[in-house]
This record gives sequence, C-alpha cells and structure tokens, in this order.
Amino acid sequence: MGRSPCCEKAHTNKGAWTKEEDQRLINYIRSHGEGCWRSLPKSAGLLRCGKSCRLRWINYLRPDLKRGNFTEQEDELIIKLHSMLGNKWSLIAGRLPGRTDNEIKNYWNTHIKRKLIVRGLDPQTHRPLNATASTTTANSKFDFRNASHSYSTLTDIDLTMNQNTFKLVAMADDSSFDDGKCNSGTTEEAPPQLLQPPPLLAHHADQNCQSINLDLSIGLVPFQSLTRSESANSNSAEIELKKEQEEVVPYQFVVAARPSETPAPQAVCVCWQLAFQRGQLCSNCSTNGLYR
DNA sequence: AACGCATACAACCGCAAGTCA
DNA sequence: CTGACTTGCGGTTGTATGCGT
Repeated sequence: MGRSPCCEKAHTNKGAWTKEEDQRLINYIRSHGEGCWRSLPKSAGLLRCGKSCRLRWINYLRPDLKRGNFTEQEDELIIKLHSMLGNKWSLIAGRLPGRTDNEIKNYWNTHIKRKLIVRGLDPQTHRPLNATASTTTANSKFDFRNASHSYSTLTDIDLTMNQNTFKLVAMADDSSFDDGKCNSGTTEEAPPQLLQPPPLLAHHADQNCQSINLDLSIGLVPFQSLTRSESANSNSAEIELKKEQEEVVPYQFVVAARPSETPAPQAVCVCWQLAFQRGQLCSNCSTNGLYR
C-alpha cells in the first residue's frame, strides 16, 4: 500500500523532551485540545513528529496522570487483569485511573514479572513455573487474553459499586463445569486452544466451580471521560454509548452468558468493560455490551 | 574516585486497525 | 471497493541513575 513516513525525520527532534517543548505541547493542547496529532507539531511550533507528541502527552504530560509508586492494591489488580487479558496494556491501563499503558508495561517488566517469579508463577501464563512446561498449549475459554470472545460460561459478573470501589464477582455456571475440571462445554466459537482455565480461575473452579470472586477493586472512575480527541475520532454510536454508559446507575455490570437469558436492568455486559470498550459488538450478549 | 553492572523508565519503531475520500 | 492516511498499541531500545566493588 505504501505508507508515508509518520514524519519528516530530517526535521524532527528526537530523544528526551526539553521543558520548553513540554510547555509548548501543554499550552497547545490546553487551548486546542487533543487530536490531529499529525498536524499538531507544526501548529504548536514543535520539531517533533505527531507520534512523539502524542506519546509525550499521554504518558507524561496529561494532567490526570497519577505519578508515583504503584500501591500493593494496584500491583494485585494488574496481576489479575494481566491473567485475564494478557499483554493488553491499554485495556489494563483503562482499569487503573491515572496510569498509562506504557507505565504499566514498564512496571510489569521491571517489578511484577520478578514478583511473580518469586512466587513461583510464570509471568505469562500465571501458572506455577514447574507446571508451565507441561501445559504450554493450554489456554482457557475463560482466558480473555486472546480475544474478544470465549467467556460465555460466566453467567454473572457483577461489578457493584461501593462508596469508592467496584467489586467484580464472577459466578460460574455449574453446568459448564460439569466434568469437575471446568474445561468442557466448549462453545461453538471457542477456538480449540482455549480449553483450560487459567490458574486464577481454575483455582476457584476447583472449588466446586461455584463462585469466582475476582475481587477487582478499582477506582471510582469507571470509564475515562470523553476527551476532545475522542469526540473527534469517535463515531456517533460510540458517543451515544458513552453517554448512555455514564448514565448507568448504580453502576451494575452483568455478563450475559446466553442470549436467551433476560439481562438484568441497568446493567452492562462486562465484556464491554474488559474488551469491548470501543463499542464493538459482543458475541456473548449480541449487543455492544450495554443493557438498560 | 572511577569503573562496571543492574535497574527503571522515557522514548522510539513497526505494525495493524480504523477512517475517510 | 480501494487505497491513502491517521491513530493507537505492543515490543524494543536508549539512557539516566543507583549501587557495589
């Protein structure tokens, strides 16, 4: 297809940003908002490529960023989300208000990987290290890492809001765990490699497959606010979705396992929360994930 | 004090998906 | 429908800093 380079490299600065460049970028975005990164550098008087500007803003200059060390709670949340989503750093970052995908990715590579290894867990599979080798082909239908499907045996995932946190409780459907190992009952769409639950879920599944308490306590900002750039880039359906979503009270989210099941009122399919946040259609609930 | 190594993190690169004419 | 273009993501690299010898 022939792509043009993202910038004219001969005329752009590279490497660390200076305070002056930062200030120019901040000033420009304050007065014009995000968006059109390609033309932003020229308009802002920066000798940087748009990509570089975007990255600098998102990862470092954005005012809503939470600087400083990760808390123990954040650590655990990242681990849990990674066990479900894999290296989907942007999705994980979306669940940690004030943290960026780059920051989480770096933190994962420098701290959490080691932490898991010390615990005797494989950082990629979240399985015990000595078990990893024998289960390399195993993934799970509950494993959200590979795709936008295959968690249909969870019949109920409630994200209920306490005063300051959400709590995610996933209830497993007994019938889908019939064999006691919770790895049968494949759905039509489940790819063959997604057959075993990851350890996080498998652990609970072993306990009679009754209840999976993921206990995800996340910040009170359930969704990132609609920025100007998002407004510019989003289609109207997505904007509508976000509007509707913001109106959902009292922030209860439910996964619909089967289309025939009557969804709870005022609830949002958690697939939307985890992987369909851009308003993609969900194969589980056959909607964009939003129930009213 | 100087050096080498390890670590942390900012920034870059290439690719894929999305958008639009 | 097609292709040009933009944006966002994930992997990787480069560099500053800290620490031990």
